[in-house]
Amino acid sequence: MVNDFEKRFVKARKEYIRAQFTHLNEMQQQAVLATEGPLLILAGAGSGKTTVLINRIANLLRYGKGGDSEELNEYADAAALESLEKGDENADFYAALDPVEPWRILAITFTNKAAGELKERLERMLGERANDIWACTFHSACVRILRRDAEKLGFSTSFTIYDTSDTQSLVKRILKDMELDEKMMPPRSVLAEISRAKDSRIGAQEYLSQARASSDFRRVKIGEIYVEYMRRLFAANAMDFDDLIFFTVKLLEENDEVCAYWQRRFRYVLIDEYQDTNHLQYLLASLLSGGWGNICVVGDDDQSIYKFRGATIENILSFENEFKGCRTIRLEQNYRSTSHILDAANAVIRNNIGRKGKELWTNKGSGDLVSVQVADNENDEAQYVASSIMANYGQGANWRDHAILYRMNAQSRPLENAFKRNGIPYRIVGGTRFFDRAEIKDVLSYMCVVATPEDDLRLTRIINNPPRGIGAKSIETLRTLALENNTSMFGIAADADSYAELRTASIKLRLFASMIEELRDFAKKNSLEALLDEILDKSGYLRALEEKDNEENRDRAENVRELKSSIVNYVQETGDDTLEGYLANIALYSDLDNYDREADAVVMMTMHSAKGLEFPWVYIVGMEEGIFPGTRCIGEHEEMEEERRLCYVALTRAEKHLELVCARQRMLFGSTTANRVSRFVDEIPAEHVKKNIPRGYGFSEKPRDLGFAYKSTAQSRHSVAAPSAVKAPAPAASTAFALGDSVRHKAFGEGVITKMTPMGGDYLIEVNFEQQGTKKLMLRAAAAHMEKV
DNA sequence: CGCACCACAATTTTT
DNA sequence: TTGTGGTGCG
Repeated sequence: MVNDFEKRFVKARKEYIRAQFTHLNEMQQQAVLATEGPLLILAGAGSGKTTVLINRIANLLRYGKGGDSEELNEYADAAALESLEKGDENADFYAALDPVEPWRILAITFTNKAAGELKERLERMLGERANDIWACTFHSACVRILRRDAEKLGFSTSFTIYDTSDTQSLVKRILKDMELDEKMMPPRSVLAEISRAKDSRIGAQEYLSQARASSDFRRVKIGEIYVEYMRRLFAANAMDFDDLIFFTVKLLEENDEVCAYWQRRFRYVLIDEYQDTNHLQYLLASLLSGGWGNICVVGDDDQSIYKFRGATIENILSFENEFKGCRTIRLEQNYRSTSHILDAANAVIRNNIGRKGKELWTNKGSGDLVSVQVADNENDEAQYVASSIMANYGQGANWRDHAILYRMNAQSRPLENAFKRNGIPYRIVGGTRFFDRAEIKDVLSYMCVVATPEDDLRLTRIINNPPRGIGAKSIETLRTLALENNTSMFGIAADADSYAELRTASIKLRLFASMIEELRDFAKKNSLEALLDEILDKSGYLRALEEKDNEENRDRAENVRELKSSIVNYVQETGDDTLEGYLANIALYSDLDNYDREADAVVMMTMHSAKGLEFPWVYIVGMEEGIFPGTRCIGEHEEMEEERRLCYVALTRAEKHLELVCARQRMLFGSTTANRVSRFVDEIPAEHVKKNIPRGYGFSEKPRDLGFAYKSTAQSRHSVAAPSAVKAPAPAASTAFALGDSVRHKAFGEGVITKMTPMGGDYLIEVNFEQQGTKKLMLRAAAAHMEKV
């Protein structure tokens, strides 16, 4: 039975600690202070969850469980109580109860970028100590755990990581060797099936036996591929993304002392974006937090948009059942958007059934209406967005305050063209990663082979690149021999003389093998940077690029140089100069990590990539049935709900202005379609919308016969912005503006036309602006925003 | 062996 | 529309 003093002390302590977080709202404070036991934070979009996470960690470091415990510490006497009640300079000391060492905190996020931001904000708030907090992704946490004990799983601690394109090629290779048709067994779906199996913790052998028992031919084949896939990965001392988690779980479950070590270590485990975790990640989380039982997850079921990748909303929905004594806190106040935008988003997501239910609110005021705009075609759409952004820029907005979101990467091209011809700086996030470019993959493959010569996949990529006279035939023979002798292709190549089948190629093979051996020696004694130079030189890769001098190869050489600065950068930032460290880092790197929010440029990306970001102006393009929602989701209830969540995510990116744009007619993948306006637009109540839709194009209305009206796109191409003077073909355009004209541009200010070059029925002009410097513009587009002075 | 040409298919993808 | 992979020729 606690006495009055104890009660009073605990109350004073809790109040004192709470008082340190009054800059947060009531719910946020609760989330920060509920440190002990399982906690589920349902955090709506823009509800300040990162702020909560950071303050929560700060609270843990400063006061430990002081704010959430009935226990007293050893100094709890009358003087301490008085100090707490007054809140004097000693109160901090008395309020602390088991303050946590930073290295006992594990904060898991989904992207490197989110992890980086978390670290940065923690460091700003807590200083040096923040560096010892493990703020990382699931995957990088697993790499760190596995680097210590991979040997217990039979891997070497210098294991490498296969990224998506590596695993694709590996499966393709296996399909070929097993004489299976890629049409019947698309590598993508095979990999998806393997991934699903791993998520359910079904190993290759087990999967195969199950498949055989079910006597489903397709599953048996996939099982055989799975077994072979794992065998080859293991032989190459490599893991794929799922393996990192799969094997970490295995390691922890099968090795009590290892498990105990990590469980003892991590007193507090925090997981962000919990709605995007899969089953395996849930298991890992519960294993790691199993020692102290302090697991805090933050998520939003309405923002779950990666179900197609195995994420399961179940993890959130059943969290309260899985973790007994769990507390749940909802963060529903939104600090990001004005209320028309927020109400629009709320209205759309309300159409989903099977969600926890949550209504965001704001006290920011109503702000602008959501604008809906219909363009004639995809080029008009792009030009409309470009014109609108230029108008904003002309009124003092920054380029970087604008984001354009679309459903798929293929939609970026017309936008890119429009931005180019209007001279608007832009950047595209997503698409092909820098590290996925062929030349980068080549050079990295050299590095991988130097690290692990047994890696047949990477070896195959480079053994005849640049050409060394080792042809497809020799490579096949190598592969067969390696299989027969139960060794790697490198092993055979190094010992090529011993095999009669290789007589013609043996010299070249041994030359290649000894080059790799020399590079391995070199790697042991030199820095990463030096190793890269040595590889480029000794392999002749760079020389081959330079010998055939064309634009493409110059680009490639440039990229290779960029790779070098990436290495220098990595070594500088992490202090790690090891080959395997760098290679792992690269595999876990995404294009989003490249996105620099400071650079003043309009940014375009898919709605998926936009998750977690926010912008004053957001344009969502392609708001059409068949695009968004996509054809594949129409009629599929579950998928439509995921699509709607994606829409919710997209809408809630906007802070002040939100524009939804669609086109009556769109050319995509080479063919033209006429789509109705997206149902999501119709789901927004009229009072939040400023519509500019001609009659006959609403989702609920029948599509109108387009007839000949929109056949001639050339006529209407620039009709949104261009005045009639420039609608005429090129010669007429030259009459409106001429070389040497002084002009005033809506966005760029005053300038002089310094150059005019005819180009495809239009003119490429160069204008020397007083403020912005020289810009290259297409005359037709520019004329709409320019006048002579 | 390397290159040129043609058919083919093509959501979304934090790791 | 673009990128990829397979085939056939020099």
